[in-house]
Amino acid sequence: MMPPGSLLHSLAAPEFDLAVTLASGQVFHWLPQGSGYAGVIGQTPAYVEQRRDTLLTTAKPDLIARYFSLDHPLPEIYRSFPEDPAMAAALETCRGMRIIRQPAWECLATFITSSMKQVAHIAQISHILRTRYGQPLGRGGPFAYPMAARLAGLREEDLRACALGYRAANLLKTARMIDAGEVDLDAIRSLPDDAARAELCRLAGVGEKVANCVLLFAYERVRAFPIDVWIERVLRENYFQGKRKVTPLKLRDFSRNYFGEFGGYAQQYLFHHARSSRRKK
DNA sequence: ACCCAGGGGCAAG
DNA sequence: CTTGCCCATGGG
Repeated sequence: MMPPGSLLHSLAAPEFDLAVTLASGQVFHWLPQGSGYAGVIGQTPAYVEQRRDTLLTTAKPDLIARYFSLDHPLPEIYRSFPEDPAMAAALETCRGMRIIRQPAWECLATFITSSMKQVAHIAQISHILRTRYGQPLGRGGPFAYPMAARLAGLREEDLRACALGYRAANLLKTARMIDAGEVDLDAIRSLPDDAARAELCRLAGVGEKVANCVLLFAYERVRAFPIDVWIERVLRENYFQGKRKVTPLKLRDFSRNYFGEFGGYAQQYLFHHARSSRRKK
């Protein structure tokens, strides 16, 4: 797509690890290219490459800095983490990982299609949706994520043909609700966390886990703590060892109280550490 | 509060 | 070639 032979902008990116950030299961559409990665930010194709504390990119530096949340106070965030062995190990693995600021619809739709799916398959679904229904951003790609209005006009079988399975009905229903203005993704931005979560949960295929992912990855709610099977395992093994009757409610309450004001960051570090260390075995 | 359908790729056996 | 496992939700 974007040969890094031409002019590359550069920007300072201290306390940042591009590779870890892109591998942490927040986004699924960036591909290794040359010495960096090629992807799309909203409607903008981008190539990004890291050299120590500097990023080289084809996109505008401001766009890159915002997307990768280079303004988040990482040292302060680390100081807010509870001091325990699990957090220490996660920090060791993931230092420099940042929460990406994703476009709300793209994030919402992607996580609706992610339920009970492995990362590889989520990436595959996203790719099919982009190439088939997204706007081409250059000659022969890349592609933007398809807009809600575009998906709203499809039939369920069209989406099933993109390997969505039972998720097709949910994505279609949600796309139509968004397109009809039944739920306003922009208005959610100004709601408090709990109200925003409740509003997201009105959408088809959106429960507490997906809603928390969207709050964390698209609405800058860095306290939101999505609990999936990986994180549930991490919590049980590290903080509830030997205890019986650890209900989902107990896990939720614990995660809200224990991890503090940057709980979402703590979650993402624990999540990625658990995944990367178990995959090696 | 549990129980289970649902869809399909991928890794392990 | 099978089987088990996946960043869940929603309805019973």
